[in-house]
Amino acid sequence: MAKFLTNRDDNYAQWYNDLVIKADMAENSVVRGCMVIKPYGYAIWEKIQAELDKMFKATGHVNAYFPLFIPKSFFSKEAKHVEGFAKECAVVTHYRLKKDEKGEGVIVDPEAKLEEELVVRPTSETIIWNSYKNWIHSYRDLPILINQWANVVRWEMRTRLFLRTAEFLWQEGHTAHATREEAVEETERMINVYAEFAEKFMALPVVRGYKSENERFAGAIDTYAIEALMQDGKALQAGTSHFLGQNFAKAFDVQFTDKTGKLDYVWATSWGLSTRMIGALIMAHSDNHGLVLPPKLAPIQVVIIPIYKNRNEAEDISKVALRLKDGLEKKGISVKYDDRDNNKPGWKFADYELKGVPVRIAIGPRDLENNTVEIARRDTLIKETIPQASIYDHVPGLLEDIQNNIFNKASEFLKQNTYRVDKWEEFVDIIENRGGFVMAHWDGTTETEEKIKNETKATIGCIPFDSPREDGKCIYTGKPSKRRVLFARSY
RNA sequence: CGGGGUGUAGCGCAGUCCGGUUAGCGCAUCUGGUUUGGGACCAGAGGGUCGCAGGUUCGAAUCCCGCCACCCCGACCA
Repeated sequence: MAKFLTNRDDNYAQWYNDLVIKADMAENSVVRGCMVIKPYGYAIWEKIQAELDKMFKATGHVNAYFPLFIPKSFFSKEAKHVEGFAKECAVVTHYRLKKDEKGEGVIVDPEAKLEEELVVRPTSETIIWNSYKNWIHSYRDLPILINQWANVVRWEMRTRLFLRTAEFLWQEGHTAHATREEAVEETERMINVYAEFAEKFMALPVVRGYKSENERFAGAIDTYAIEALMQDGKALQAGTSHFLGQNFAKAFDVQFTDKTGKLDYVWATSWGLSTRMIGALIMAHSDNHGLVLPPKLAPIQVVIIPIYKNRNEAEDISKVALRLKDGLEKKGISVKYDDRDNNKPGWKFADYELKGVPVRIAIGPRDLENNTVEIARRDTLIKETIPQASIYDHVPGLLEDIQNNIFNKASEFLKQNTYRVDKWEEFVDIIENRGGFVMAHWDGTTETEEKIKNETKATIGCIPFDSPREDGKCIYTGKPSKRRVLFARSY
């Protein structure tokens, strides 16, 4: 047991905070609400980027980059959008500093006030649609399928590393289409891309669904989301895809001539996934020993640790270790050989468990004698001794096995913690005492949703796509309902 | 923005109530040695504007006043 880590069952929130710091993924910056993503955490983000980017390209998207700064006036063009973001925008008002005549430091030069203030993007719909206006004239210019990798700023009051910070990294896709059907199809396609990514690469089972009107993106007609369940029973929204209708096209006057020569407004979507996913990754799989990373996103997939008594032994072991490393790398596996002499093997074992490295190989004098290695998997902590010659065949399968096992474990947890509930008392009991996803009937009104939220802190994560038509009564008001929705307390 | 808490070495803390030698401990760091199959040990060394700014006093980490920062819990959010 990692004694430097808060016990997960004693204090989940503290366990999470400890883990992020101790596994060396990120730290709080001197700038309030902002984080420093350290190399080990950033390496995970790079893996996420690489896989998602491939998936975006495979579905016909291209990358581009739009400015960090958005003229303030752009925000007032789409009424709902303004409402949604106004409260958390950082604003640039000046463009120059000067020496403080009275003191040592610098001050904002009052003479360098911007004519029009610039908003640091909380999301880029407005500035992108302002460009699209110039790019789109005819149906021949459509569709536009653009993604951008960027940072955004939302001035949050309470922040937590990866889960909610004032500045975060994400990708935002912004597409423009000739027809409503095509835009809806795109919205669906991308939520499916996110779901596939979550399940295949993050080993994170998700529920796909619609957001309630109340939880929708500001300015969207419809928002689709994937919801994941964390080990403490709370839900985490892991990615969203929005059907924006013609709202932004109208706000920015983006019209095109269709095949029949008629003018119409362009149909839009946007979709995003952020570094918050790293928080989900941590909270979904990790344990009291530390991180548990799915092999497909682990910066280091295999670590090799030598065990030796003296210099000669160390040299002999190094030869074997480096040979194994080389062989594994030729199979496309990322391997680290840790031959630092300032920590004992036991220390290293614990440290790589804390960092969630999927597979550990230890080589000592006994192994040298028998041509074996000790191989340990992070997910189950099971160790076995195998012949050196067999590791090239063994490790790829083992990594796959670990990836599947982590996913299956999370799936089982999701299944075990999803409840069908028809009585209000039971609803409250589960939300308050057990957590998890509660599938219950809802009368479809924002009013009821708000009341449930106020009484239990549970919100509608989503209305699952696969939630069947079913006559029932609203868990709260008893009014008729056609399908169950997913309730949970949420991050 | 409300409620609570904390600021002392890179990290974690003691000392503060009740002012008084040179501000201490653990971890980490550096040097030397012994070690190495689950977070090693011995010896030595370096490292501090005690959050900031005023005040009281012969004397302030300690008392008084003001400010700042951070953390936790609530209202808002990916």
